[in-house]
Amino acid sequence: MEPSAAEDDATVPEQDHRPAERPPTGHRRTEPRRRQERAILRRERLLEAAVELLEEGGFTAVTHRAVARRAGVPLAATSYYFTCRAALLAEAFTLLVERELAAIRAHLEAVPADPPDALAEALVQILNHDRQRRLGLWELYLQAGRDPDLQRIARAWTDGCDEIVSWVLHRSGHHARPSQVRFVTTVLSGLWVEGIVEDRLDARRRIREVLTHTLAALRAP
Amino acid sequence: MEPSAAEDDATVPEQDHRPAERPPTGHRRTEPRRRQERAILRRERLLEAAVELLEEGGFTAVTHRAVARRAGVPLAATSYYFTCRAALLAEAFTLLVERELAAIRAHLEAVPADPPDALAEALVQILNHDRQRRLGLWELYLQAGRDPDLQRIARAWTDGCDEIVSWVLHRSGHHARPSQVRFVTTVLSGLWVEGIVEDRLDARRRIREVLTHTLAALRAP
Amino acid sequence: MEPSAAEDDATVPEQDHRPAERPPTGHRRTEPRRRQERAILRRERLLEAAVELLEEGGFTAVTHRAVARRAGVPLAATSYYFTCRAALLAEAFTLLVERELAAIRAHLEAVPADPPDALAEALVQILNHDRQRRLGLWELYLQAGRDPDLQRIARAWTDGCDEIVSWVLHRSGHHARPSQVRFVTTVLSGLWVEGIVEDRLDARRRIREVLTHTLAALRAP
Amino acid sequence: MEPSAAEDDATVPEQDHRPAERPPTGHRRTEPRRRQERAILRRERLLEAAVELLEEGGFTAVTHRAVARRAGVPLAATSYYFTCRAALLAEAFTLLVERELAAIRAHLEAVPADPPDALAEALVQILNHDRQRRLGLWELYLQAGRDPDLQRIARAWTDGCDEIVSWVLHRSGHHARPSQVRFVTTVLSGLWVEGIVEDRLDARRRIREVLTHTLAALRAP
DNA sequence: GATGAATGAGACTTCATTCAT
DNA sequence: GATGAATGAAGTCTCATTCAT
Repeated sequence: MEPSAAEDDATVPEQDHRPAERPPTGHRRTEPRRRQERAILRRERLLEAAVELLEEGGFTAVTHRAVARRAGVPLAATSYYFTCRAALLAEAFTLLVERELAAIRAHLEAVPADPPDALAEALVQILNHDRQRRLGLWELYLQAGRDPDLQRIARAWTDGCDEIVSWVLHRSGHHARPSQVRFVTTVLSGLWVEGIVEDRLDARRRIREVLTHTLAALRAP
Repeated sequence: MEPSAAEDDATVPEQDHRPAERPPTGHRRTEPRRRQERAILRRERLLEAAVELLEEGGFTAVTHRAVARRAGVPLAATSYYFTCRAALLAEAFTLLVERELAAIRAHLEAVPADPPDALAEALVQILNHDRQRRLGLWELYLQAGRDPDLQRIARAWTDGCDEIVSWVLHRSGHHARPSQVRFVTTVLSGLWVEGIVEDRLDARRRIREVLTHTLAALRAP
Repeated sequence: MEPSAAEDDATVPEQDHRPAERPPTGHRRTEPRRRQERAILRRERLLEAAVELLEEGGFTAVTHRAVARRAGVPLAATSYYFTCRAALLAEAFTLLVERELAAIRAHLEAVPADPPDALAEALVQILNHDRQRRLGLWELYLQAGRDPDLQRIARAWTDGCDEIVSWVLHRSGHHARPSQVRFVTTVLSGLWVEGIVEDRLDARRRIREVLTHTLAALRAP
Repeated sequence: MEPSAAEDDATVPEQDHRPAERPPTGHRRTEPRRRQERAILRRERLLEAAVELLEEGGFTAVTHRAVARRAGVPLAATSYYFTCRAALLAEAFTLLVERELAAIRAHLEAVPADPPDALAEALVQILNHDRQRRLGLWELYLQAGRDPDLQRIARAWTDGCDEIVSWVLHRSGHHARPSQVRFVTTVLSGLWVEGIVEDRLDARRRIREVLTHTLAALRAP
């Protein structure tokens, strides 16, 4: 295969066809906006591709080449839209965190606050759902231990979790102090990372047990 | 190529010194052991180098080249002693887990069981100590999520932690059920990974708070 | 690394000479074609180098390094223009087959059809000419026995030979049935491979004898 | 896996056990012979392994490592029993040629001479049988084009074929002249190499057709 | 005699990034 | 603005062969 067959399919047509397709009104104004739109779209597509690859193959799978191919974009575009690989990863991490937090919030909003059992079940589902995505998220999270830029985002993740925990506890009538919120988030982190990595058969039971003890701690004086 | 100069420095001396060290009885029998010893030593040196690099630069820093250079050994030696990079990493992971568990055990054995405050302080120290090493350990731990070979070792890590937790609790008079042990280990995992990655200023206070809540849970009915 | 000096010698001149050659009309349009041309040229040079090496040293001599060095191109260029070594070899095989068939056709067209002796002499020359090139061709031909991609090309070679044989026979007044054409091609294959490999002193006589018997078979009822 | 696990299984026991197992008669004479026997056996085993690998994976698959592993022998033994890879291949070629010729002879001896159709069928079977082995044989045959040592053996192969052809023709009442024998052998070579490489569906029919024409040539004046 | 240890050379391939156009 | 071309650096791994024991 030629080195860049896939990329050509995606890009060359756009370039060559557009001048001819332009509406005869001759609005020059619309052209730049078009371009800008395309640029934004491309950026998003690249980011999306990076996230996908991260989830599928982990940190090392996110290469310029792979991202470009996945996004259907010429190789050099990755360097054009992102200053370097690290920047791309940082944005991907941000996106991943945002999505994850939103997904969790949405999941919990759909669950009634009253029966604690329903909450437990919801958490089990959250913690067990889509192992690949979590792997990617946690891989970047850990990478943040070596990279100050990522660390900022890692903290945003933890803070977001705190916020959600706080809201859930409040909704259930618990007037949780910050340290209690932190405690719960920490427990969840532990559960998460263990669950993702070890992939044990009795994962569900383990989660439930830990949650039971956690709630017991919250009720303690 | 480039490392050829360095490796000679490391190996030739051993070879040259030996004749002088040989006992005058002239037992030829001891000779084969020498070679074998040197080989074992080399293997260990390579492993050590891999562990160091892992701690310093993370997963991707453990390359054949880097390991060989660090160990003062020709490049091809890495492939001679370890069938592939993955095998090297797996052994490094095992070593890291063993050491870490041993270090924690040693640390805790030196702490009196009675005053819970002393225990808390010990944990703070364990969790805060040698951030680099932990980063390496947890990076491999997470990598186990994608690699079944590593997963086995990851579980050994968690199981080892369970064992230590169980012993500590028992020593303190807690008759902890397995699920409680698991709970504590999970909390510690959460603390660990958060602490390593986020590197917050108030880490010590956070750890103490979480431990307080954890102990409260254990005392709860 | 080492070839970096050589490749500059090969490429920089082209770049530097061009500005002088550019037509004074100053058409920017021509520029992109320049680059593309250079790329095509490079590809051809690489292929040419591969063919040469194949002829000289056989299958195993066609390495990325050797090809790059021979073509006066950086090592990575071989991977840029050909996805893998197999692809390079496949293209080299194709090229070799095409050239060989063309050369044979040209050779035979220059020979009068009438005196059968002239034809025999032409065949002797074809079969004896440029032993190295044939060695490369037949080595790849045989390799096709293990590689389906090459097999396609191997058949093209045989089919091309059939076609030529058919044309020659027709030109000489023989109305050869397909099975007869195949027979002749097979005989030629046998002659070829034997002649190339064994390199006997009486090669010429052997070829003539076999051809005599072959023609006898064609005249048989 | 450790670099030499397989080899140890095969060799260490032999070395260590023998002194204890030696019969008490104390015949020192038998020991050297034992050793020699073992050496011969090993040599054969290595050769056998080389032949197998050649058939399975072709020329490039015959590496010291692969041969040693296949033979269940320490890596260095390959260099100990054969001066170099080329020597090993040369012997393998010889062995392959001998076996092949013997197999063909055996096959043809079992076929009645009279009905020409039976002979044709036998040839079809010979030419179609065990494609892998033939590939290895012909690969070495072609390699002989570049290696004078192998060329000697290649000629032995052709001469052996001549001999067989001569015998078969004679048995069938044909009083074939040498040039006719050579013609037939050449045709067979062509058939062989084409058949092995191209692996076409109508191979059987093609072979039969070519044989028909070949026999026609022999009957011609 | 036999072999584990060792290694320089080199295999193929990928990568991030730059640059001229 | 976008991108094909380009490449130095480095990646993992295999190989034939030597040598000390």
